[in-house]
Amino acid sequence: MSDQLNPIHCVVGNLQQVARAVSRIYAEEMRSCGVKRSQFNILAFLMHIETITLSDFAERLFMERTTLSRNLKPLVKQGYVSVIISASDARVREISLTRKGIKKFREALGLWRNAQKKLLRMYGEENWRKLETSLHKLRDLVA
Amino acid sequence: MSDQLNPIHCVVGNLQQVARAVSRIYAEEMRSCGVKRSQFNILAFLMHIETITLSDFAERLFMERTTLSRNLKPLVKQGYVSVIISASDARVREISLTRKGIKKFREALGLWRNAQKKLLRMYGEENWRKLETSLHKLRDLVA
DNA sequence: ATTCTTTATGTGTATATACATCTATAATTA
DNA sequence: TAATTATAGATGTATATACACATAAAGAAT
Repeated sequence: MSDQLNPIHCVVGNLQQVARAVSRIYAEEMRSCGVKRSQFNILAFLMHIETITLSDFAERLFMERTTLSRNLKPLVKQGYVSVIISASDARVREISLTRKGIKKFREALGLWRNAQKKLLRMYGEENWRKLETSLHKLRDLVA
Repeated sequence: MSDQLNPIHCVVGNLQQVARAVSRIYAEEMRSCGVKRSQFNILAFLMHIETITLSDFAERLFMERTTLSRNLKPLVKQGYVSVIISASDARVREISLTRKGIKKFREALGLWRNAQKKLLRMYGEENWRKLETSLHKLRDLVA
């Protein structure tokens, strides 16, 4: 235990550090595309769902509600995402993809896949499969 | 391969998502402390080094130089870190901890350890050891 | 010595992150 | 129904992140 109580072994510190390092691969590939990797993530999620409320969406992304609210702004501004007041409850915001957003997602998908392929080739598909499983276990423990 | 080319398996997306989830544990524990977890990370690094240039420091953290430059600002403002122009080369900034910074680090260390212990208990020390090794492999591949 | 190039850093801009607090609306209760 | 409470979201503030571009200093080439 004692060794792992040295700050160099900080769980979140290591996660963020590796995320920063890996992030460059995706950013580089998607530079020309008009949506950033994290924005693409939002579009990708909305692709397989009709509509979702802001709070539910934030929960699924393990993201602060207010953070998501702000992250949606550039996507709404560019017309990729629509945020409308729910008909049944005026407090609720229904988030969904626009047609333009669907188109943009399909366009960005190829570039994202290039980056993902590059990483999978480097790290190995099976290694990533295992790592992803471990990450999800960790995530679900703290959630 | 094809399954892993679905955006839900995005390497960086998963890393960031889990980082957000885990981050709460540390933020909660360190709320009262005056330095944030990511700032603590900077102090912790500087604890075991006399002085380091901005560029070298950024590289070690796998962080953009300009990002680190800005992340240092609140620490300098609070008097925990000193940034001085190198005597031998006026372009270079030498980063080091102040006495106040060392004191603050020692103060924050206990709180950080509480969070780290909590996580290690939940996830298991051996599991984290393995996960950390996998993360470093991934990081070093893309670096 | 002057010009050119390289290197180290800072600034402008935009997005990502989250906590504290405020507002609006719905639901509950007196 | 009016007052209270609970819920969904927005806003203020602060930090984190990184790219494009600007600046300044050192080194190289003429």
